[in-house]
Amino acid sequence: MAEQTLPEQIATQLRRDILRGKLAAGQTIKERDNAAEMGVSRTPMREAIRILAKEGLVILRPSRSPVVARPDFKEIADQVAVLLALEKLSAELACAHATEDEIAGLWAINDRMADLYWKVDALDLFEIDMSFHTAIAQASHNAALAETHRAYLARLWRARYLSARQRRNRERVIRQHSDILTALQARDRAAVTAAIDTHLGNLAEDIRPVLELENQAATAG
Amino acid sequence: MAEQTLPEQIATQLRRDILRGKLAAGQTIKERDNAAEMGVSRTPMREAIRILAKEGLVILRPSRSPVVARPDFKEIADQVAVLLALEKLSAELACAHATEDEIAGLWAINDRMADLYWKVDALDLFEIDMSFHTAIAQASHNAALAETHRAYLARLWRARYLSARQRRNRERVIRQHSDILTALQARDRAAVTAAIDTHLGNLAEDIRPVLELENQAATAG
DNA sequence: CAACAGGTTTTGGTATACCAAAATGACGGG
DNA sequence: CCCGTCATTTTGGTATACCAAAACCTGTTG
Repeated sequence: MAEQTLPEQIATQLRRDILRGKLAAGQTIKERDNAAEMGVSRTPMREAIRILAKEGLVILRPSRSPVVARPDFKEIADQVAVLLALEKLSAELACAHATEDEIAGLWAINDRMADLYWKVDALDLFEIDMSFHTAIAQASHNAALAETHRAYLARLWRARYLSARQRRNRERVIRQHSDILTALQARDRAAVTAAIDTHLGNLAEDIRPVLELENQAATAG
Repeated sequence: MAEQTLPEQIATQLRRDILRGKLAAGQTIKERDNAAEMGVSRTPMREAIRILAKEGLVILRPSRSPVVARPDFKEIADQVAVLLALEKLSAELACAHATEDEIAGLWAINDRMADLYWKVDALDLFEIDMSFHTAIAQASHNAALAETHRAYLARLWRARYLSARQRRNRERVIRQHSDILTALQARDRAAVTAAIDTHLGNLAEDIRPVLELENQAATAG
């Protein structure tokens, strides 16, 4: 069974709850209550909350209950800007260091995504998209970079999920991924950077309307 | 009195111990013993260790004592590469968003550093250098970027400290900082990026000899 | 009726006790 | 004399009990 540690399991569970909206933005997470509800004690629950705090999904306040983060658009846009820089660096390094196998793996992911686009749950599709970007970071052969990149993807998880749920424009996403891979395969740093710019440049704007809609509803309620 | 939380105080103490070499690389940190030694219980000690783990100063192993990290050169170089990208992005954004006050503040830090270069302890000087780079990240007005940049500076703390302790070449450091600020003040993104490239390009190579020396001694002993 | 004071309750922070897995060492057999 | 196995011990993981500060509610008073 699950071979990850208990705090990680709890964190995964909470993350999904937040993502799905079961835990609404702004809501407090009382460690006592939540621990009891999940049938664990406060210690691992506490650690799980710290993990999510590190990912930016919850906010820690001194001597107060942690709350589910409700990032505004600027915060998201800022994070996207960093993600963009990290992914461009990843791709540039991947141009130098990626093996042919790794590039083949990336094509496979993209094919799989094209295939399953309309067939699977939005969350599953989203996981595939995530694995595509993670694989690029991995191909940089820079562990620190891959790790930080992963952290940013996690941080932007909710926002990207909200955007991806719309699932418009299959062709655009697949083509943009293909463009990135073509440039990467040609080991063309300038082209790969440009392709990523195009792809993620959309991201912030894709996120904006759905995010603002949600925040509006939340503050009104 | 110290107004930070107990785990943070412990983390600060441990961090200094590691930095100063009181806790040698590769050494285990037994949470029970260390907690007793510092007169606190295991719970906050545990959390402190997680903080340092996040900073990369200690390595967590499942069901094993955490150990003080002993990064090899590639790890450091990889981290420097990310730091470089983050700092270039910071400077580019600072070109667009930094206030005149912030730029003036940066000049003040550089002046102060030039003034105190030979007068203060290596660790203090190092703190000043750190504040210079942190201030640039701050001037980007991108909170996520500043935070991640800070994390990388912390992660590279030990390596940079070992390098900075040599304290060679005051003129080079001060001039390179000045070059960065001049370009920033002119809001010249290309120039500022190039200046940072020059400055931090040295970093990895500066670190290499002292780091390899230390690792050699450790594995031999 | 409003505002403030005091007490009660809620909640995160810390200490400690218990448990299970892994390392270590001793003893016995080959 | 060496290797394997089993008991012991060490150590991190988890649960729980205790504490102090902050929030909240209530009752009284101006």
